[in-house]
Parts: sequence; structure tokens; C-alpha cells
Amino acid sequence: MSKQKKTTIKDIANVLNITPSAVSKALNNHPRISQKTRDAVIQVAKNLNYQPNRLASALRKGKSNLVGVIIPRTNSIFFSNVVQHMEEVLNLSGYNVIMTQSNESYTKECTNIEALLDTQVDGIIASLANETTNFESYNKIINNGVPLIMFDRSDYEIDADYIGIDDVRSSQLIVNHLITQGCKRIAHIAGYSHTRIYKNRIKGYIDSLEQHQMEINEELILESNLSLNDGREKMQQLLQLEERPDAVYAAGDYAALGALQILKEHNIKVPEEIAVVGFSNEPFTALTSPSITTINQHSEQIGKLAAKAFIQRMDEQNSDSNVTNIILEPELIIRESSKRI
Amino acid sequence: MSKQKKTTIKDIANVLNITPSAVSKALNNHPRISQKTRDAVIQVAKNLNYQPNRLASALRKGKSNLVGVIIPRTNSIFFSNVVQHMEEVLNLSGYNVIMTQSNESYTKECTNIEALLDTQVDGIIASLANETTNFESYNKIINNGVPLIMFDRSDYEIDADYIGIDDVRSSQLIVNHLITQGCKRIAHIAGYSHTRIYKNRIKGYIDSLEQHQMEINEELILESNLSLNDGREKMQQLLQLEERPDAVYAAGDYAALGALQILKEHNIKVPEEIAVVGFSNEPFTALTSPSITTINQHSEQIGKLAAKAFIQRMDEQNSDSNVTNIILEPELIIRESSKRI
DNA sequence: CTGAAAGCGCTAACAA
DNA sequence: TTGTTAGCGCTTTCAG
Repeated sequence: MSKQKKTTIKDIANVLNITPSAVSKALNNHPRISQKTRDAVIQVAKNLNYQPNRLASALRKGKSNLVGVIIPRTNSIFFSNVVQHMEEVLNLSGYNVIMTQSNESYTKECTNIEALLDTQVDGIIASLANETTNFESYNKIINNGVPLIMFDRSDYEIDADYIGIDDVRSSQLIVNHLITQGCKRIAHIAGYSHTRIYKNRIKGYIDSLEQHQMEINEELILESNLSLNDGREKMQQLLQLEERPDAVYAAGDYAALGALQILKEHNIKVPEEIAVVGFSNEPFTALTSPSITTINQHSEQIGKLAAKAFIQRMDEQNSDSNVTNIILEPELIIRESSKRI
Repeated sequence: MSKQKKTTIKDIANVLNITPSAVSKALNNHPRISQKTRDAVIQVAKNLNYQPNRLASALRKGKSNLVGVIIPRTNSIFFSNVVQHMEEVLNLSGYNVIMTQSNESYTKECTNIEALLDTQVDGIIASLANETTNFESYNKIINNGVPLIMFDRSDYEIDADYIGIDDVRSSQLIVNHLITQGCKRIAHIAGYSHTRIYKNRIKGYIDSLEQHQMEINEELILESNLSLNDGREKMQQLLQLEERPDAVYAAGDYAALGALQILKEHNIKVPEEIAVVGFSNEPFTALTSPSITTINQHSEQIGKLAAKAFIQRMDEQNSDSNVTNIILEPELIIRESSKRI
């Protein structure tokens, strides 16, 4: 049973004594075919358990109906939600998703791009790996005439559509909130500033402090990879300062959790002595005690909008239209870890 | 720049005044070609920015190097880890992954299977949707001669390779542990018993109680969809019994969390008054207070083994070889929610 | 070692 | 309305 030859439109044509092209038309609801033939074809197709070969069709039409997606990691609820909603929208328009992950590695990212282009995807939707500072392979996608949509992590050097939240604004929301809560010495466990979103978060942090005529203190800004362990280390470092901070804003939830752990281990009261804020609304932030204040990045919307941006690119004829830039308003979710009043 | 024609082996052939077939051989390290030609071809290919067209190659060779993956949900760390490690192994062997999700829906699952078969994937790796009780479409995959590997959720009616953990044993580990902790009335918030893994978890639960000459009480076994909300509801129900349980084993972590929330809301001490155990080792189980005892399902191993099983199927000539069945030993992770002594 | 030629399965001009 | 024909880009016999 396992090696039966697959039935093709040719087989169907033979049975009915018509030509393959007639069968093709019948199967694709082409107008120039009689209802009678169409019905007959569909009947025979069913009988022979016909399975269209999208590869052949793709080759012929020069369109694979495959969309490549590159995300840094799957084990982050943000990215996996984004992909989930992207898929939803894309499937509705007849696209399948090829998902790849870079594991935050630049080389893996390049390999993935190569592989996706080889597979003749109709477009690529991506978010940068942490490591990436060279954007040639992304520009190669564009130069190949393949639509590219970036989300969350991108760079000004990549001339593609972009969907993300306003990171400067996110930081401002957080810092303003902390100031309202009476915090006077706010530390920032930042991401690496070579990445645009983290640079923007640092900028928002600084802007907000300046607006309130508060001092910018270099020793309170620590760049990190935002892992749980890095959060722990940086928090340790902050505790060893002459003058402790009274609030810590980490640019990622895992780092915030690490900080929280250290504070608990040192019996430092959160938020009374030191307030903690994270970023991304990972599910665990609602479940820790105290629960962690964080930013909702709108993964669902980002996924859907990115998919729609791609579909629009495919639909439009004039591929020279301007690049779309959708910046969503972040939402501050205030929880116990920062509520002092 | 965006509409440049893609370079093909024909273009390369023209430049060098040789035939496409020679170029093909050179590019594929075919032995019957001179080193000189090979070098020249590779040089020109680089100059013209040649990108092989895998679709054409796939059509010709009858092999797409695409593997379809069907998972019920992406927002579960178990499934997303599995996919991640699957991808790792598959990429190494030159395969790309097309990821689809059923959202626990039977219809979506069928659509996904159709789409994947149409795309001419070389194989499918899948885990059943909760809803699924009809396995025709899976058997269709097999009948089409496409290798099928199931993991975690499968059924005896699907005659495919399988990788999963020993669910009966998992329940036994849990129930034995609870008994050791002095629990005498152990409730089970179960999954729907039409699904094999949940049936097995129920079986393990019953077996273990019988082994200890403890009573099997129907009112303590509640089937559910294992969502957080269902966990809350079932826990409510259990609290309304004449005689309360002193332990609750939920067949999923989210349900366990729901139960924990209800217990907290009622100021019932965990684990002193009622112990709680979950299943799957979702990251949040380590972070709640009390942290939740649970089962490690070995997502990494499952992903890798499933990928390897597929690769083996592809490599072997005699496709009639027996079905592989890999059952991994579960690991009980004991945390605060069940530690009474 | 290289070339000629056929064809994977499907689609789209064009012709009838 | 249907058929003929050519070809998407690549691989693979088979001849030379």
C-alpha cells in the first residue's frame, strides 16, 4: 500500500479521455470549462484519491504559497503567540508557514535565510537575533525581490515594513509610574544597546528621568542579555553600590524575575524597599509573589498585523510603495511588585 | 532592483558555454565532472548571486526536504520545546520544518494534514488535538506512503512510530509520592478519557490506589479540558464534597494552577490541608508559591527522538519495517505543593 | 568527462 | 468549450 503511485491530473485526464489542461481548469474553477466536465473531473479526482501537487503548481506559477518566519526563540510566550496569530491570518489566505528559529545566533539566522530563500518562500517575516549587528542577509532578501516584514526587533538599516510597540514610550510609562510611586533612585537592567529596541528602552528611561529633573546615574544602567541569571547577577551588583536603588526596571521579564529572586534571598521587601518592573508580560509575571509589573507587547496584534502587511505586499502591483511602519501603544500592567501606594 | 530575474543553472551554463546538466553536476558534487569545471561553475554562481530553486529540484527528485509538524498549541512550553529540538535535528539533515497547529480542533487538524500533503512534505510529525477521535486522516497519511511519527498524544488506531513518556507510570509516581506524604483521599482532575494519554494517567492513578488497597472513589475523578478555568471549577466541585480530598492530582499544570488559586482563595493550606500535583513542568510551576510538584515530560528528548525516527524512516529502504515505540521514563519533580514531611 | 534529451506535475497561451 | 503546446528549473539517464 505504501508505494502506490500518486495520481496526477494526467491520470484523471486519461480516465475521462480529455486533456490534462482541461482537468486543471476544472479543478481550479477556471471559467472556460463546462459544468459537466467540471463535475466529472471532480468525481474522478475523488475516486482516484487525487492530491494536487503544490510543488509543481508553485514551480509553474512562480509562487509557493509558503511564508518563512524567523524568530529568535520559541520558548518565549511573546514570540510563540506572535507566530500563532500570524499563522491564523496567513492560513486564511492560503499560505503555509515555515517556522525557523535563530536561537539568538547570527550564523543560524543567516543559514535560515538561505534555506528559506532556497525553498522559494513568497515572503519572510522576521525578528532579529540578539547577536545580529550585520544586516546584509536581510537586505539580500529585499534585493531578491522577496517581501520582508520585520517585527519587534529590527534596525534602521533594514528597509522593510515594521510592526512593533513604542519602546521609548514603554520605558516612559514605567519610569513615570515608578516616580509616581515615590521611587527616587531607579536602576535599569538594560538589554544590549546595539539592538534598537533596547537602545530605545534606555532612551525612554533617560528621557523620563530628565523630564522629572532627576539625575542620570551611569552606575544604575547595566547592559545584559536579560536572562534569568543575568538578572540575578546585575541585581547583586546593584545591591553592592554605596547607595542602593529603590527601584529596578529590567528590560525583560526573566531578568526581572532573577532580580526578584535575589531580593527575596536577601530579605529585601518588594516593593516597599525596592520596586521591580519587567517587560513582555510572560505568563509567570502574574503568578509570582509578589506578582510583577510589566509591559504588554500585544503579541496577538503584532502577529496579525505582520501577516496582513505581508499579504498586502503580495497583493499590490506597485512594489515600490513606501515602507509601512506600525508602532503600537504599549500597555503598562501594574502589579504588586511596584505598587507602593 | 526588486524585479530582477533570478539566475538559473541555465544562465550559468550560458556564461561558461557548457550545458545546464554539467552545471547541475558541478553544483551537486557529482563525481563525473572535472575539478576545473566545478570551480568555474562555483565562481560564476557566486558572481551571478545564484540561488538554487529547491522547488524545481524537489519536483524532479520527488523529495521536498520539508517536514510537516502538527502540534495542538504553541503556547505550551512542552510543545514549543519539542518543536525547537525537532527542528534542530532536522535542519542538520537538510530538512526544513513546516509548523502548523490544530488549536485542539479536529477540523483544523484535517485541514492542516491536507495542506501538508499538498505541499508534498516528506513526512509528518504530529500530536493529536484534544477533540480528535477519528483517525482517518492520519491513516490517510500512512496510506499515501508518507512517513508519520506521532508523539505524546496518539492512539492505538494510528499505526505509526510513537515517542512519548510512560503515562501510567507517571501517575503511579505521583500517587505513590502522595501516599508516602500521608495523603489518604487523593482526587484526580483528569483529561478526557477518550485520549490515550489521559486514559493511561487515569489507569495509573487507579492501579496505584489499588496496589495500596485504597478505595477508588468515582466522585474524586473529574474529567476536564485541563484549562486553568476548568481546574478552578473542578476544584470548587471537590471542595463541595461531603468529605474533602486531602490531595489533588491534575493531569495538566494549568489545571493544577487553577486548583491552587481556588485553595488560596479559600485560605486552605497547601500542602498541609490539601496537596497539589500537576503535569508537564511548565515554567511557572517552579515560580508559584507554593511551587508545584509536577512531571518532567522530556520535551527535548521527545523532539530529538521524533526527528531521528523520521530520518531513519527516510533512510531505510524496506519501508515495511516494524513500527517504533519509544516510551520514556517520566521524572517526578517534587516541589513545595506536595511536600508534607 | 561532457552533452543531448526527456520529464517531474502543473498551468497558461493560443489555436481550434 | 476544449485541446495543443510549451515550459517553470532542475536532475538524470544515456550517448558521445
